[in-house]
Amino acid sequence: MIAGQLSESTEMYLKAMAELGEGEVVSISRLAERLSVTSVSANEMVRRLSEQGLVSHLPYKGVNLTSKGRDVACNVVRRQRLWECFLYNHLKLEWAQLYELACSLEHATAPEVTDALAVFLGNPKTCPHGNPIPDADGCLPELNSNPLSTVPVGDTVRVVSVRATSTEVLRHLQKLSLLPGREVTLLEAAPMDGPLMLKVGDREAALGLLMAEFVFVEPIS
Amino acid sequence: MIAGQLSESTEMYLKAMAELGEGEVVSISRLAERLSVTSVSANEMVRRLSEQGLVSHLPYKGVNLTSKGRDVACNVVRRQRLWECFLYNHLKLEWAQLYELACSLEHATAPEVTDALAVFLGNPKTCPHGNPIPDADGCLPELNSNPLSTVPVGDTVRVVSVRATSTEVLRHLQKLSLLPGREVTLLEAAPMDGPLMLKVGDREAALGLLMAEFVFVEPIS
DNA sequence: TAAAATGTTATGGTTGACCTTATTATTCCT
DNA sequence: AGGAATAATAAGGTCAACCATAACATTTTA
Ligand SMILES: [Mn+2]
Ligand SMILES: [Mn+2]
Ligand SMILES: [Mn+2]
Ligand SMILES: [Mn+2]
Repeated sequence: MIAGQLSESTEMYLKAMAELGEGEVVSISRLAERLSVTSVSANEMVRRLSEQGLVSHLPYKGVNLTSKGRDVACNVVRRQRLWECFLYNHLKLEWAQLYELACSLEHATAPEVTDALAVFLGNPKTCPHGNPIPDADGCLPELNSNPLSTVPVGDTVRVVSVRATSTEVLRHLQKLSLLPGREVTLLEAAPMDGPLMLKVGDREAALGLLMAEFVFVEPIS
Repeated sequence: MIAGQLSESTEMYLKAMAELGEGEVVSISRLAERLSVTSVSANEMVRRLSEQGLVSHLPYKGVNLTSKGRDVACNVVRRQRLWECFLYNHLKLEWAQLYELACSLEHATAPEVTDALAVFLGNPKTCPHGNPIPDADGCLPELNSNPLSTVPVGDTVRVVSVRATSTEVLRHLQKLSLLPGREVTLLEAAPMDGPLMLKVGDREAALGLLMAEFVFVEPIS
């Protein structure tokens, strides 16, 4: 952790909130699940965060980043995604591992390093998963993409970004070639929340609904 | 901190021991001072470290890295110095800040990242301060250099490396051009532990004895 | 050899971030 | 409206890493 800064835990809570809901309120239980802590712990932490003015908590409704909290979160996301670019483009590390590897580095990165890294990388606009990189001040631009799980059967769409975080899930998506830029046709949605049958390139693939939530797509222009 | 690894604190204690004495015992008070903790805290921590088999403590004599502890320490030093190379050569960050900036990153660096970074940098042999970078397995090679404070008056020597860690001290050494590769002549050693008068390039410089401990030099071949 | 300096241990405390179990409050749904 | 599900609090605990103050042990040095 960089001197005089927020703790790693604090940064992770704020980042999780930014990743879970863009601006919307997030329930503490979703937060707890995402961070692998009990909901009691998440409640305690949210209290601390709101005492610091980083989040606002409406009991029984959910938590919300304050503008101060959103600034911090965007900054963490920026650091992470810049590191992902470096790890992928220059160190040639495994695509599926990038999130995890960068998730440690992000908390140990001083502002000087962040800025110099952005310059070194040529101020990239997105990370290797297709997610936008917030710029030095403001926050991330909104993309008009939707999860693959919401696409009607028969449509052909293009993968914009992948928002999974677990190396295991990312490895699986990679195996199915569900990578940014790919065209995908939704052939069938099996009943009872069964898997989506997809055509990716010239192969067919079956994708569980939960994983389909992570794959963001846009209509082909 | 990387999953399932030692804490940042543990790594810093081990690194401090490696930096303070190469193989020799180090007194707990020196350790405490270097890490800016009280000697009571350092004693407690040393107990924990020796329970983990990372150091051995001979009461009233000092602490010693075990071979397990030395392995860890070398690895931390390797990570740090590799990051220093990256921050200096690629991100063009300020020389005097490198130690501090890399000191955060070192604890957040997974083995995959360390290895790939070394390859990316072309397996450098030394950091920008002239200190050797341990290789992936073994430890650092011994250099035959001595602190500037031990050089006889009249000698001309070459700076091999600078072992200071504080940005402030490093900035000062940089201002005096006491950088690796530079030739230095010791003109005079003032009495009562007064400063050393040096000729560095075509300028004269006064250097306190304490800072002279950080500047390692070798005879000119 | 005795006093000074240095090193160690004992006690008791703090803080952040976790945990479990149990209870209470609110919201959602039938 | 009432029960189920969900959310929040309360109470008590753990663990790593720090702190201060005080007592005790050893080594150094005069
Ligand atoms: Mn992280
Ligand atoms: Mn990414
Ligand atoms: Mn460090
Ligand atoms: Mn260095």
